[in-house]
Amino acid sequence: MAWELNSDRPIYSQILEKIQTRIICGIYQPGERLPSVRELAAEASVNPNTMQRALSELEHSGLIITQRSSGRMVTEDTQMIQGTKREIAIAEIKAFFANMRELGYSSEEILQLINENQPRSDALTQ
Amino acid sequence: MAWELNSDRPIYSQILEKIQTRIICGIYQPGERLPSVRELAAEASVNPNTMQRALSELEHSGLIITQRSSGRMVTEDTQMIQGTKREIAIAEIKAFFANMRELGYSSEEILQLINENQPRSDALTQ
DNA sequence: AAAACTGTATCAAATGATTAATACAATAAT
DNA sequence: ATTATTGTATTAATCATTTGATACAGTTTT
Repeated sequence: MAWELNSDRPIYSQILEKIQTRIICGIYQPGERLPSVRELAAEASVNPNTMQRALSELEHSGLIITQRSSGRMVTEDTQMIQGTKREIAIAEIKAFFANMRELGYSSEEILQLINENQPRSDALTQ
Repeated sequence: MAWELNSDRPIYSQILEKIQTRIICGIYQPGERLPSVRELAAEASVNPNTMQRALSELEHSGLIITQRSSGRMVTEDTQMIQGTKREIAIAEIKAFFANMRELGYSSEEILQLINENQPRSDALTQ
């Protein structure tokens, strides 16, 4: 359980991404209030300071808004959320193909490997 | 230039992967002697101790072999190299799809996004 | 034989991440 | 009004990573 945090990357950075993902995939809805720093820290089994750092860094992106002493809210700007979702997805795709090419695979080989290893994509052919 | 090392992950770990990739994609050929610790450290603009750590950890995988005071060689076991290549590729694919699903994309949507964002894969359809 | 080069080991110092223990001011709940 | 809860700030301690400066015992090279 907990939050599946690795030790091979700064924890605050992993937490940031987790929360970002929860917003993007709708676990935290637009306009909804986030759990408090202390609650989230407890949930993730992490020091409040670490959670605080993750949240305040995430705030720079505009996805969450802080009301000084009444808590944090998810932005109501659904366009921004969807935009961020797409940005991350595209970055993910580019990084994936870059990594695979660096390993020495051609585009065709990559697609073939996907076909062989992705259950539902068996309809794909080059 | 240099080796494009980030500060968001331990450097020795990034170096390890870089060298592994060079072996897998054939920049360092099977049986070929690797540059010395000090040479590699200089090339990566990194402390020799850090490079030493990366190399000795990489050695556990069996991809490189150390001859105590005459240097390091890439293994001649091409099957092992190809096997490692495929293992890494498959892990890469699984991680990619897991990340995309966590963002909220279905398999079909992922494939569509790939089509839209990967230059040479425009022949693909679901 | 001498010099240069191998991997390896060790010690100290600097830095960043993380935890821990508090504290404070502003708001919400009672 | 009082209490509890908010985000935030501060300070110290701990830990892993990284650098730096050496040193040593074997191989090659000359």
